Amino acid sequence: MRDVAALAGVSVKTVSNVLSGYEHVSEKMRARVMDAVSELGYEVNVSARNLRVGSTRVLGLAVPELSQAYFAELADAVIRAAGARGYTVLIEQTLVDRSLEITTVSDMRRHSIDGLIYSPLAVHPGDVDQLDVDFPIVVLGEKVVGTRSDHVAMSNIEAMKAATLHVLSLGRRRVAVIGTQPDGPVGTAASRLHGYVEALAEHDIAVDVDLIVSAALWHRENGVEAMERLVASRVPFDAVVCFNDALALGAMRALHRSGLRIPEDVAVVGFDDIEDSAYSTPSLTTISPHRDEIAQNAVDILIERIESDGARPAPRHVETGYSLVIRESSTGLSVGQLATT
Amino acid sequence: MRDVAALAGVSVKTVSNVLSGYEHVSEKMRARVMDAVSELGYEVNVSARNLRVGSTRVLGLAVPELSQAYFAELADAVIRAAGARGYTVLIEQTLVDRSLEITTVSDMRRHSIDGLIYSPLAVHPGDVDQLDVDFPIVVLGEKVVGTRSDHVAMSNIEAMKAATLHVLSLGRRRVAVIGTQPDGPVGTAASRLHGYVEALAEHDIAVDVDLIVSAALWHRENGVEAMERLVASRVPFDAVVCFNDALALGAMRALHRSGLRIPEDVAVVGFDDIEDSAYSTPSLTTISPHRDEIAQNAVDILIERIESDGARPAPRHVETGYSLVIRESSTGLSVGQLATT
DNA sequence: TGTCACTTTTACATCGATGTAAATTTGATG
DNA sequence: CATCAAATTTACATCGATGTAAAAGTGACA
Repeated sequence: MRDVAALAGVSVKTVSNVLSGYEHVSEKMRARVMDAVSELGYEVNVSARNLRVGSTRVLGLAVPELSQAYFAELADAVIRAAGARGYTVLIEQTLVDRSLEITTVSDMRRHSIDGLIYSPLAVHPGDVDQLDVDFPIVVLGEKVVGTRSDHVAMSNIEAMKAATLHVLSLGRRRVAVIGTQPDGPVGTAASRLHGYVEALAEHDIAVDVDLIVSAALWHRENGVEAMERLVASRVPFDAVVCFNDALALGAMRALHRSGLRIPEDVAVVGFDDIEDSAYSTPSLTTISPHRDEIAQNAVDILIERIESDGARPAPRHVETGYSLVIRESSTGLSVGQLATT
Repeated sequence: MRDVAALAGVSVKTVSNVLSGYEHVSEKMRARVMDAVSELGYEVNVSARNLRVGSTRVLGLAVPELSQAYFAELADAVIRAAGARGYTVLIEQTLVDRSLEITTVSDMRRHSIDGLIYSPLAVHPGDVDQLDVDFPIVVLGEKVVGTRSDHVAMSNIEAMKAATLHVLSLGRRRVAVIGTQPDGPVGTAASRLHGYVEALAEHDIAVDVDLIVSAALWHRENGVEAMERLVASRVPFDAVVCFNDALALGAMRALHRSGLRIPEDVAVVGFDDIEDSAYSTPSLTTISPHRDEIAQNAVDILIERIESDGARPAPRHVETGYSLVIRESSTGLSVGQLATT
């Protein structure tokens, strides 16, 4: 910047004023400075600016794994929303080391980010203190009890209830569910199970524990394995609702290999509406969380908190919408329904 | 840091020495400083350090869209590889605005990153100058002619040839191909087409232009649309090789809806080995680029160049491996082959 | 021409950490 | 106990930008 100032024959502060759009700068001065800037190919040193102004315009995003389609699509949406507000996004994967999810989150504060959007896989009660820091954080998904962080999520209970009611409305009565945590009800899995149970209750159907199948992780392979267990158990069932689409796609794979027809023998419903689900065979009925809405809200709230600068507004909790996307896996092949979304 | 120094009763430089692991610091001093650090909950200001040392330990990653599984999985691998070397990753999506891919890349230099890994969708000859900057960049995928950047890629020609030879070895003779660019042969698409042509030549089969189907983008919907066009054209074919898995999955979807059986009527082969492909029905035969190898090489080369600091080693070109993963879409359902990878 | 109000530019201090080189302490040795 | 080398610690300048406040420039009007 010194060089630019020298070339333009002005002080460095004037150059700074021109570049940061200060209003009281004469036209000829601005032109002269800009010429010098482009002649020297000068670009501001972001680190120095950050040091001086105290912010970096970088948001952190912590997700379990980008290779899971749901998180990849979420990251896509967050990057777009942040970009529209002039922020860039630094991504960290919390599951690079399974046991260190929370540590990773607090480590991120060391990076020069202004705030963090955190999509937890499973936050245990003891972890809450780690989260409750004096740093702007927006938590996505299941509300973490006890934190004062901002929070954006859909109602997992309602959405899962809607998914379950859908198969019940098709006349299915033996509805299995895949995705509970082997080590007890926590977080998202607990809420989704709750929704399932409520739906059954509404139809006066008793919960059959043999139809509740756990899955340690929510990857396709776990869906395959869970469905294989269910089929092997010989417990009769005519529908299955899965806690995410990956599980459902894996389950469909296993059903197919067992010779069971979808949806004739078993209706399948997923959760997340990842892109695959519209193109699988059969295409998958699922719950679509409004990802763009989630991302937009998270980014807006985070930036608002960052820029509120000192003022400490009360934590906000935003509930986003969802919709039930009905496809072939529950109602059968119907030409023309491919693009239903 | 000043406060920490005051509390510990030492100079700020001593604190700095302790924190940056300078070797000549006495044990009692180190302990005293660390106590003060934890008592005050002090954390270094990364911007200030960046300004002083001139680097940020952040790598940029520019990909078209994270919502495409291939790029999400690539990003995952890059983040892991970078993390292992103590770097974090800032991700930018080049297709947020289609026409501005290259601009986005040069914009990234404004962010405080030490280097950039760039996975271009399509670089046109005129864009080369923009890329040829005095800044560490590693380009992934098809080599961009004329740049002096480092470069990591598999041989698209060989890999596509292997994919095509595979269906030819199964006795198929009318092999269609999906994915050429409507506006002429460029980049990756050109190389893959080249591989296809070479394979046919090796079996003395003439290229039939009616079997070459274009796809503007390589998403599932384009695969559906391309296959619908091919089927509608009534040109006979008994196999199709697609330039990526998303196209192949879309094509399978369209085939299924046309009542054609896979692989009995049409064998399908993809390219990328995204996670879906192992779980689709039928599972998809595809080319697996060694993503971890690509990511590892890209990160290593980039960091090497960043840390070489002044010395300007000759551009490196690394060719990574690939493998043909044979699944049901070419050879039919075979129990126990699910995990073939 | 002088005064005032306003615009434009400048000089200087500062953000927080670290490199340099000099000052100080430590301890081994004659 | 004096001396010297090595180990520790310190003071100060510096990275590059921007906020502050004061100085210089401009033009309108009496």
